Amino acid sequence: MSAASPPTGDDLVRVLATLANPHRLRVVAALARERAYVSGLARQLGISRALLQVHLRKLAAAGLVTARLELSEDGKAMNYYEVEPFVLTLTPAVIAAAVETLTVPDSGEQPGAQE
Amino acid sequence: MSAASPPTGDDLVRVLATLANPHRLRVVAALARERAYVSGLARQLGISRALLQVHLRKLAAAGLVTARLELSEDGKAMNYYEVEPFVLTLTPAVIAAAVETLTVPDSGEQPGAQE
DNA sequence: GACACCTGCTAACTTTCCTTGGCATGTGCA
DNA sequence: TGCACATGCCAAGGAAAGTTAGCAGGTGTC
Repeated sequence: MSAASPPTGDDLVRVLATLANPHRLRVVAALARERAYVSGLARQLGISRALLQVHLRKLAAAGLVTARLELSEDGKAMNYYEVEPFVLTLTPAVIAAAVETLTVPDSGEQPGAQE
Repeated sequence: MSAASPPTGDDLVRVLATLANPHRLRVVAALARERAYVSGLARQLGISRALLQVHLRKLAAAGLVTARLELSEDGKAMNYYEVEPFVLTLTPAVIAAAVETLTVPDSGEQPGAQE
């Protein structure tokens, strides 16, 4: 979802939950400037690799960043992340539309479900 | 923040965290159609009043909805909620700008803080 | 008075998220 | 061989969020 495509309810919740975190916002901001590999980005942000990796995984799961494995000149495997050029506009109307496709947590999973 | 004013980092996190919840999205969607009072809205959404009240409070704290206490014809106190016409556009660039004003959780609170 | 409707609050439980530390893998270079 | 760099994973504790149940108050009507 890199454009202003109307998000489904579940996708919207996932993206919002992913973005609702200072560390992950910093990661997106850093990658918006230029792509980076895990260890370097961890140093740049001043957080541990393990922590960064968890956040990167969530961002990737939400489709906000993508990973690309490359080999550096000296033969080391570098996992470069870059941000996805998403555009998400949030208004009450957009939310009302997305809610139509919200999955009920427990019962079923039919896309056309509503009450 | 009812317009596309550049959000501060902390505000952005707060709004995103508030919106990242199915119940709260449903509340916003319902209030986008028409304003409602607590008990009626709870019935409409099929959730308990206590639960709805918690979510309404969070939405109000984030500035997404507002409350207005009124008296019905038969003299009962009704707390009507209505949605705030917010417009929030999310892109990597917007996030990068917001991150500049992110508060560090522990150390200080200076806006110009960096590492 | 009993009932139905409205409002709010708190305590307590459950679940999820965040974070750290350690361990394992691989590479190239002195 | 040992060090420095890269990658990943898993377990465990602490913190925060979500949810329920129960309590309190108010009004008007039968």
